[in-house]
Amino acid sequence: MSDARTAPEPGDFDLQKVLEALVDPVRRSILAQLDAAGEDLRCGLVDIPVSKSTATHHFKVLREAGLIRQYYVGTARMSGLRRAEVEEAFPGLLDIVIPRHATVP
Amino acid sequence: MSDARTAPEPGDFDLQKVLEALVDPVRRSILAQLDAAGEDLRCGLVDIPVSKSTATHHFKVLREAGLIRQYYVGTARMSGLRRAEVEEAFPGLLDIVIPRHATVP
DNA sequence: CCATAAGTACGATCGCTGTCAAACTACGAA
DNA sequence: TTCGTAGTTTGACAGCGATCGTACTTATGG
Repeated sequence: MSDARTAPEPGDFDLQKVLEALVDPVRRSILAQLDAAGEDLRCGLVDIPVSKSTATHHFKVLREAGLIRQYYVGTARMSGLRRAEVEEAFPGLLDIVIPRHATVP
Repeated sequence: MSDARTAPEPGDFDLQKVLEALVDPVRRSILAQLDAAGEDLRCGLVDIPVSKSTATHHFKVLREAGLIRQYYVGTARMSGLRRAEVEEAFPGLLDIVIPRHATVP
């Protein structure tokens, strides 16, 4: 289920998995960056202080929780926030969990 | 800080601590039961499948995250959901995280 | 005053998860 | 074809957190 190349099926969110995904600050940072970008990003363009393999792990957790979608473009792995789907399943959650107004001067 | 007998200071919620508190199903169950009760409960009246010492631990985590208040009445330790404060800090979060339509037996 | 009840504190255990390095695969360019 | 880039897989390891039993504290009731 939820193969590396497929986006997760919409609608079947598991609250437990979602919370487990959100509890890690690195993963919330990924979500925040995807959100701020406004478009899908290559993994490599997301700035997180961990190794490549750890990054792969975090993206996998987010994908399996249904929070992001992923697909390949050549050798690049694109990731995008599933904002609408998440918002529908858990209204308000993203606003709580993602630091958006953090206008760092 | 946040002594065993005092309720946590209002307003200073730490998102990380809140999420860590919410990620455990036992703790979400506690919140759900406090919410359903509509009034403060003795620890002993909250039904969770763990030992007394583990229960104490869970209540402590919830209190330090600011999600519940606790105080003594004789030897009984009363706990109550800080619904208003949590709702103000994280609008919608409790509705997402607490199974309310689930008629918990 | 003593016994019981309600929680707390303290170690100890144990599984899970975040982490990394190294080896591997897949694609694109030269 | 060969090389380099992008990401995955696979093990291994370390630390954290959920759990428990036992001992302790404190208040209520007889």
